[in-house]
Amino acid sequence: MSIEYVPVSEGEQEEPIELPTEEDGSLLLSTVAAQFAGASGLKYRAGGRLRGLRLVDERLSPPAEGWAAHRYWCAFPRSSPSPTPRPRCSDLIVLGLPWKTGEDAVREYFAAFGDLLMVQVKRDAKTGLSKGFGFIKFAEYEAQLRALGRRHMIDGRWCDVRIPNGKDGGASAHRKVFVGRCTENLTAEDLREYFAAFGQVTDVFVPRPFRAFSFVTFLDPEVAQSLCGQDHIIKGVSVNISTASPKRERGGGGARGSQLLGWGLVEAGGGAARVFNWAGDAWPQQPPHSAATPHPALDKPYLKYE
DNA sequence: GTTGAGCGTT
Repeated sequence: MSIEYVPVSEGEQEEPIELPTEEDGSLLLSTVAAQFAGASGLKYRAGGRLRGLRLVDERLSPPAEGWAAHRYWCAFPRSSPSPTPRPRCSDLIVLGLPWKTGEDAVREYFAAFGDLLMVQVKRDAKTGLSKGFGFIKFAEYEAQLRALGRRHMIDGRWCDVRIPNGKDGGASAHRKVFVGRCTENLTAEDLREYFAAFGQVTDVFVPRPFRAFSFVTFLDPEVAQSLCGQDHIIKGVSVNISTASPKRERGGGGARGSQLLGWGLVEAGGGAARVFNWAGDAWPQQPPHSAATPHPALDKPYLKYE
């Protein structure tokens, strides 16, 4: 038997593509799938009825009357009830809320990103004063993606939306990379813009004062992992990317005493001036909440900056 | 000058 060409289309209405048979007169399913990805068989119309082609060992057999008597189109697997289980929304933490901002304002702000299932502003149990952070949950994952993809100006302050620690099985470690050999002119915005080409960036951390490294967190852990070990040139600077090791798992003591900035540091005096010596970048590492806008309950002196 | 701020009374 010689090779002949069989007209096959994706659906009954579409334009056919002619596919070659094998020497034995069969048509390989792989030949069909090469043109129609995911096809699982072929069917045709015989009289008024639909008929399916016999398929054995990946070979489609012609109908008794031969290939030329019909034209054929593809059968596809019945789409499973949940073809691609969409990622589910998680609670999101909103950091850096102004003290005055309550649930209503948070809800009103984030409603622009999508329907909200939950809004919380965390408050001190005794005083009822805001702790400066809260939690939200969207109904749609797309809304969550939109909110994670940028920073947020709420009641006059830049706020960050992140996937909370502890949820997500602590997977944030796998979503984050350490960017070494940074120079001082590499801003958080530069990094976000550069790394966005590899996948959605959910967080950029650039220590202040300058420390020659940064952290970039991606939505997809595979993106983060794929970058590890590489050198990249950003704005002419060759940076090195490696895994972000958990905060505490690194030895050495040194300047570790100043971990708890914030209220306590204010009264520490000496080093404070340097600590608050940030520059106004586009992706500002905002001044510590308490120093920039003292909590109304704070009656202690705090360090002002200009 | 290569490892980070802050994380939920249920």
